[in-house]
Amino acid sequence: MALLKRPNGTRDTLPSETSEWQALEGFLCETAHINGFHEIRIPTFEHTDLFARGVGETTDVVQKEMYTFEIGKHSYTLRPEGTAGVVRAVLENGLLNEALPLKLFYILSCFRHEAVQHGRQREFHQFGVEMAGSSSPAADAEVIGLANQILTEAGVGNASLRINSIGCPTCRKQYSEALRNYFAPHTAELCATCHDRMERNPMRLLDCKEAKCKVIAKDAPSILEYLCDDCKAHFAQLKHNLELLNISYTVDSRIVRGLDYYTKTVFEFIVPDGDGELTVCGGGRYDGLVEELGGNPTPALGFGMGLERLLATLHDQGITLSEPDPCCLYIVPMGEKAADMAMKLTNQLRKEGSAAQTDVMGRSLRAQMKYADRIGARFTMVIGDNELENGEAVLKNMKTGEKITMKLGDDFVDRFCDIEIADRLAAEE
RNA sequence: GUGGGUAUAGCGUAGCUGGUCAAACGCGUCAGUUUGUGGCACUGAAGAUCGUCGGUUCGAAUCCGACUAUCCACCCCA
Repeated sequence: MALLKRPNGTRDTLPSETSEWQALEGFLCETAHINGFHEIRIPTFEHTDLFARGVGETTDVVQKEMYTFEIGKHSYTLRPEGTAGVVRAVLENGLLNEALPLKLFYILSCFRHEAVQHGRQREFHQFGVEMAGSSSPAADAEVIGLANQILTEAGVGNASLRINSIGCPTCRKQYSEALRNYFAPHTAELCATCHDRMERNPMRLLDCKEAKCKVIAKDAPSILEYLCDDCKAHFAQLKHNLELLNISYTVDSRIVRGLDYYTKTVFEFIVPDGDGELTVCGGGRYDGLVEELGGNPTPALGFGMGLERLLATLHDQGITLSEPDPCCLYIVPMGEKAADMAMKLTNQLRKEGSAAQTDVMGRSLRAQMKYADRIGARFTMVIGDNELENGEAVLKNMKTGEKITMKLGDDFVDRFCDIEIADRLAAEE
């Protein structure tokens, strides 16, 4: 029978990798908490309508990348991102009635059916935060500041922040009109996708990678010239706040973001990747989304951070977050009586929280020592007839080769734990 | 979705002008080098229908086609 393989674009996280994920997730939770964000967990799938309305009908994500399935009369979709579901949960559970601003974070997997390649999977993991209730640029700065803190403290030394404002519905409408007017004379030269963009979302015209379109887009008007007074002031204040926080940034008026719900501030953190660059974190303000999903008008903002991309970036820089914890004591029994003793001792050690192991393969002493070395056991101890008779055994430090004679009495476990802790401390220095 | 590259044991590779290839090498795994201490070395073993299906041929890992997977570019995004 042929081996079944995992679906394209998914990944197995192996035992050698999970400790790093655990470390990363722990670090993210802790940093979020320090910043006053609390975790929320939401379903893996939602009603399809939620994403159609929340993410936007015109987006690529909704139009061609969603995992949608029908059960009975209902249509469900695996979440392609976190924000829509979180906002839905906030409204459904009345969280906006609690002290504002509401500050939430999440770690979850997202699903998008798109072409798989480097830095892009069909199931991937995101850390994200959402903050609701504040329309102040101070909130924008706080959210961007959190992303910045995470990247910096994780050790990403080469991330750069780009910000832009895409205005509110009022100024965006005017800007879209201006763009259409600008591109209209060039319609014939534009690529097919851009014709589509003219209709649906003119701001994407700026983002086209076609050489021809790029040339035309180069001199297109900038959104920043079309911002209304309110949006202009908001953006100016955000820049001031970022400077206050000592966060360097560049303004990039071509940042558009692929999800329809953004208003005013949009931003992304970018890291070099081969010849190009990769967005490791993207987000912005979405003042219209809560109302769009049926709540009272409430300003909000957030970001999503791609965890696979973040880990890959760290690895590129030679950073490993955590190594798996090895076995601390491997007990080598010789003979049946010794095996009984080893099993009991191992069990006692484990009850005290010590990662002890012993033979379950019936191996020779030599083979057991090899195995202990292979799994990185820090100590080994041989128990045979002599030891059972004398009530003493030799504890061997596998790294230094140092040997300590230990009494096998009731307090063995306690004494071993002391030695193990001392060894661990010595290793750290 | 469009275009291109790749596809050989758990991993990394060699072989690819078709016939000593019922496939080799390194790492890893297992056993052993005389039942009392691992790393090194040595010996041996297990493990591959050469991605899948079909075609050309007396004969295909080797040539051709389709499919699938994977990588890259575009699109888009975390």
